[in-house]
Amino acid sequence: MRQKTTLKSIARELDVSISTVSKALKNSDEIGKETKEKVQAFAKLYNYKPNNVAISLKNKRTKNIGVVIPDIVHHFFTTVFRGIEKYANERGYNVVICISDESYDKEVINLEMLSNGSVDGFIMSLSAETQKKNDFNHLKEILNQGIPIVLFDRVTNEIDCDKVILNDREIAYEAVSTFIADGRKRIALVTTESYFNVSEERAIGYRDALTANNITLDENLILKLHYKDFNETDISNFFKANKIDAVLCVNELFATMCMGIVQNDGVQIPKDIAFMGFTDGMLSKYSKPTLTTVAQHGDKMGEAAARFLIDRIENETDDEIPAYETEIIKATIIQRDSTN
Amino acid sequence: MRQKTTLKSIARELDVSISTVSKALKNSDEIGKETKEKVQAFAKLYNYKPNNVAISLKNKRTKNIGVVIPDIVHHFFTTVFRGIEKYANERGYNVVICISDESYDKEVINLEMLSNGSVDGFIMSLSAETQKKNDFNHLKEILNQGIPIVLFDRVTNEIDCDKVILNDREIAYEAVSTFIADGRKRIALVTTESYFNVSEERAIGYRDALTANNITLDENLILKLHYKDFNETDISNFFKANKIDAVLCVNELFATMCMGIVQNDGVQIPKDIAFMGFTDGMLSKYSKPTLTTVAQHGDKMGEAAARFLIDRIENETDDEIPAYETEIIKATIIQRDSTN
DNA sequence: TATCAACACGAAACCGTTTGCGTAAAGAAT
DNA sequence: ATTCTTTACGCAAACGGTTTCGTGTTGATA
Repeated sequence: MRQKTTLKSIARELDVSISTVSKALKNSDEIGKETKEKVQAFAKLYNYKPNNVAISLKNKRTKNIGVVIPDIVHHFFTTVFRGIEKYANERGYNVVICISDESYDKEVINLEMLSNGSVDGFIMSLSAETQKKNDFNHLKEILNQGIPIVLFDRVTNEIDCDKVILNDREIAYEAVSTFIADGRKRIALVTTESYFNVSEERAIGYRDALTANNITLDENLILKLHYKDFNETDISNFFKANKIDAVLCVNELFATMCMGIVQNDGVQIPKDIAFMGFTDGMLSKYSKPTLTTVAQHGDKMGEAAARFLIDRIENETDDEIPAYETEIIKATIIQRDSTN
Repeated sequence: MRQKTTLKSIARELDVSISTVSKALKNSDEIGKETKEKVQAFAKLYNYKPNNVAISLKNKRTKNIGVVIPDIVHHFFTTVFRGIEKYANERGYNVVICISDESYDKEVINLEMLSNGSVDGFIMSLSAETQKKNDFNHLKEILNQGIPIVLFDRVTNEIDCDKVILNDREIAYEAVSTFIADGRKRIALVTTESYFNVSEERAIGYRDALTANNITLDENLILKLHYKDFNETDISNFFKANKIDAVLCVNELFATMCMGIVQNDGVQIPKDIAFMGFTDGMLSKYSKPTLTTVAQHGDKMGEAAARFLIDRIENETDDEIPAYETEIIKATIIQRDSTN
């Protein structure tokens, strides 16, 4: 393998000092015209690129940001990531990504791996296990080391840092209100275990909307499913056991699955039951019928998170830390065929 | 913000030399028991972590690998990425990811950004534009600099490097043969523009299977769609204009979309027309009917690619380069309700 | 008592850059 | 002829580690 061209190798070949080469390449006017031209030509010829690792060491800045998310084969997280990557790149940052796989331990390991100077800060969404354990010491550790963190979507009040979230409660309220305006009254909620903060917020919006419209909450109309392991028979039974004319699901997977199951049981959508989901992904667009759903604008969330983080990285001073902010991204409902 | 603890700061506090601290933390037996304990305790107390950037500079190895893929909001690429990330992590590598967004220029920029010592090697799948332009000088540049590349899925013969691909041709052959065995004869192919090597391979498998079964190829039964912009009316017309009883689509999106369209036109699946797609993603599992599809085992591809790359990075010698290999991942057909 | 090995540690080079400062050479000013 | 400026460059420290080699101290041995 060929030797890398470095300042030193150029200096040796051209019989000048390393600093002269460095300055010449930066077009410093400390260096004579001829020398500059000579050096620049040589550098170009041998395709010199300043070693980024050395620069990072010198600057104590890597221009890398770490992203730790629970899952990557997941529409919402990929859209957020796309937003992060795009914005970060525009500002000259690279993105290192680690998947926690919904595991607390992996989340801890991931943070460990990158908090040794590999990245200048983190963007995270909490794993299911972390939310369940409600243990955030690993995040506190990082913050104590002076490394900034931005949380998005799956956040917690326990940690004081910049955050980007969706207006989950309001949009759920709006969704349920729409059902009611269409004359539907027996409105079900299909959600996950309540330790997911977003599900909980959506549930609150659901309850609030019912209350506001004088509909008594029927706990039987709330179905909690595990976020990945669920039983189709349970779902079928849920719909058979209760008179239901509208369903709000906290994600598009639940919605699509439920639609498939009730359709097999002869239910007409949206005539008999209307469905609405969260996450405007492939399933929503191509399910049958197509699904009315809440678009979370992941790209925007990602961009906002990256902006928060990079601003904070680049404004680091020895003075006090600027106050942390929370940006709320406004969701929108995309009307399709599963509602009228 | 608190000062980072470094070897130097520990040395200063404990009034020993930097090298003593370094050795003590590595449990070198050059250092006395008491000193070691003192240093280790101090380091633990102040949460010392060796600066990864400094180590990278010293070792001329970053333990980072760069992944450049065309898209991230994409089931197949995310599964591959998951495979890469998992395997790389097990071997102590971090993953920096760049999205080319199907653009040649971005692909070039991404490679530029990371080829300055930021990563030890690349795993890539070519962008649509790159495949169309058929220009791979940016890859050659990287290889010339002695940085290894592994290509997966969207590869090219122009570049000599390790590759991981699917047995596209054979599995397409098998898919079409299955149709024929079911008594179907008017078999359509819905594919992308032919500059995609994978689509081309699948098309060859399709043709070969027809030929092998004495079915004359009808070019009218081949529909080429742009990979992201397509017109539903065109698709509807295609199915109306031709008598078709089976369809092989090169991805699940095309398949799901076509199913939706023909169902709207009153076609029964799989009675009238059977459908098969590629990519065993969400759409396949939850479309109506569920889609028989070719599972590409992205995780396996990712793992294989990462293994190739890391082995090559860690075996770098001054001797000659070991011969490049191509690993072929075997696809499998997942039987669902869109075929009988 | 002189010699020597073992022990415990420090000095310094190195990885590749950047940058403040010192300085030799050359020309200008006195 | 002497002093002062420029000009054009080199030296060296610094970033945070690792590692080779050198060396002062100690106790044992001849």
